[in-house]
Amino acid sequence: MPLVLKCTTILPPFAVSRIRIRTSVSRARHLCGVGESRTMGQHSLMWFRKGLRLHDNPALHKACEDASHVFPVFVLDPFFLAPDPTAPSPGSRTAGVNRIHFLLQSLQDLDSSLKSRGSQLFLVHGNPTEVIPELLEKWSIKRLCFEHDTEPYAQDRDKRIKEICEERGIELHSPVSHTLFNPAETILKNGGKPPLTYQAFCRTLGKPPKPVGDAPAAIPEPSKDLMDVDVVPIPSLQDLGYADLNEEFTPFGGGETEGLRRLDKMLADKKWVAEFEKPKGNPTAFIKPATTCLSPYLKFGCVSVRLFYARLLTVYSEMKKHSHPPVSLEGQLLWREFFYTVGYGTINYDRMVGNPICRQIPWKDDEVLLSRWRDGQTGFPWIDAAMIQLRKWGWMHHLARHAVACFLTRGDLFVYWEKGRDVFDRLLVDSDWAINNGNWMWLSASAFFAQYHRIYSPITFAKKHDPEGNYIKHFIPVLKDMPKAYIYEPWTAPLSVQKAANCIIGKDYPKPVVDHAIANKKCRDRMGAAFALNKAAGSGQPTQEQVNALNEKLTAKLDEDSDASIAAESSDGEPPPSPKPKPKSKRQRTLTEYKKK
DNA sequence: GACGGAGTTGCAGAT
DNA sequence: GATCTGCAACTCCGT
Repeated sequence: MPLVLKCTTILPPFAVSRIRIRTSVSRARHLCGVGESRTMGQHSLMWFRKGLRLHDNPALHKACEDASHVFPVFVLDPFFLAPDPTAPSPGSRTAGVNRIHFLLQSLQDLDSSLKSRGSQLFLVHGNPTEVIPELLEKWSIKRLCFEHDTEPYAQDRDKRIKEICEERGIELHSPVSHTLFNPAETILKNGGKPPLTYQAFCRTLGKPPKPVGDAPAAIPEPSKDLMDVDVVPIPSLQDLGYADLNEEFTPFGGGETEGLRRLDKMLADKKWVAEFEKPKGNPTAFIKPATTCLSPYLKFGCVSVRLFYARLLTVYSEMKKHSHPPVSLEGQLLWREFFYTVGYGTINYDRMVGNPICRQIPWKDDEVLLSRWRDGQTGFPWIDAAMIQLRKWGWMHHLARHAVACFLTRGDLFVYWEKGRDVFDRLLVDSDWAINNGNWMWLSASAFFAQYHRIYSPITFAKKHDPEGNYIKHFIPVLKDMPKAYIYEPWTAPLSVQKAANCIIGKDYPKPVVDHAIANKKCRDRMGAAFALNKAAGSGQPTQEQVNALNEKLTAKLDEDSDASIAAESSDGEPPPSPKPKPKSKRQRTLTEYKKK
């Protein structure tokens, strides 16, 4: 009887025809030395989720160990893939089409690699907690293998699967291979709490495990005896219910093969690798981006982080000198580990309320400001160009992410960081739950980072790297003829210049959504008040009522006088407690004294 | 507990 | 062009 895999959600039926599996048992047995006597042996199910690769895949190795038949499976989970027509851009509720496209390409590549080893990828759709148990039964699976996943959704899902395996006596293997280190072990080493500074985190680390090896030469094929099954071919975007895309499309091709090719190419430039320092990167470089661009491949596990790390250290060993963490390439991989660890060990990590490491700040819930930012309509060309690159490519440089995140939150618009996080989470091909949330907390000065006076200018920051404004002109063609003197501040151009450039500000391109100088001052005042409130709450956090009260107070005052300093006006009622002025540091005193002389 | 140094990636102006 | 300094000020951590 054919296996019928129920689709429990709104995923449309695939338009393509189903394919009856026909593979060569004998070829695979020959390749891996599996004899006829083992055909009734152990059946393993290798469940791919992330870790879409054959190299350095300990779960796959375990699935193949002593197995007569291995069933490689990927579940098209509607939670991630069902089209959401109400979303502000094409995609599902949680993922934009660029990321879905990358995933489909990665699955295609995985399937090809499996086929070259006498196997193939089984694609099923539905809720994994319903589909996987059904497959376990249908295929008489004795061993289930999948890579450990620390994200909350995966934790809940996997907990249910583990319970089912225990009930049915199915052997389960779930090794850690998406990260260099096991977050749970790092937290234990740190006394039961995740380290909250990078240095503290690095002190807990030993040597990371080495990759388990290359892809298996052959993989025991799925049992022929149980093959009366219809499977779904790898769908296209259209098959999943998404419209054709006319816009500039992501430059990233998904899959292990492409990821390893990019890794090879990047590591071949040893000088670049050895000298890499993240803060020195150029966020406006788009023809040849200033980073590795390997993040999407790490996010989906097309490239093993352990392989990356090991090969990186090999390059370092061949060079006379190289950069070091936190700014080096090695440092970048360790930042990834840091956020994974904190994300794993922090309750409510992905929100402000109820998150013990997150400052409680009275952000604005302003849908108009949010949509202007999200749609690249702020009137600040650098910010808008970056947001348009994000929408079109599904990627932007790390420092561009900093600039736009700072602009949305503590820099200019004072909108909830969670709103910006959601936009990034949908649109980034490399969106990663732990890293994305961590960086948004960082950039909004909600956690990890406290120097809220350091604000990225939406005008001067990118100008240092790209005075001609080529990045802006590429992503905002309406500004292509704007002279470079005005390209970062087109609203300052005389009308005659705007006319000559065929771009009237307010008509062809929006006026700035805020006056940066005024908005920036307001934001700093608000942050100062919020920090004081958090500090006054001591080791705990201010209650939501306190945050709301502060929010009302700040809003009322700012409405009264947009130019006034909140701190200076706080004479009525109870002013927020202001921190005591600190004495000057030794260096400052010395300089002051020197100048007096 | 006080103090000082350090902290992945600010800006503007001076040297 | 690269580097330093002041700006005004935060938290964490080691001493």
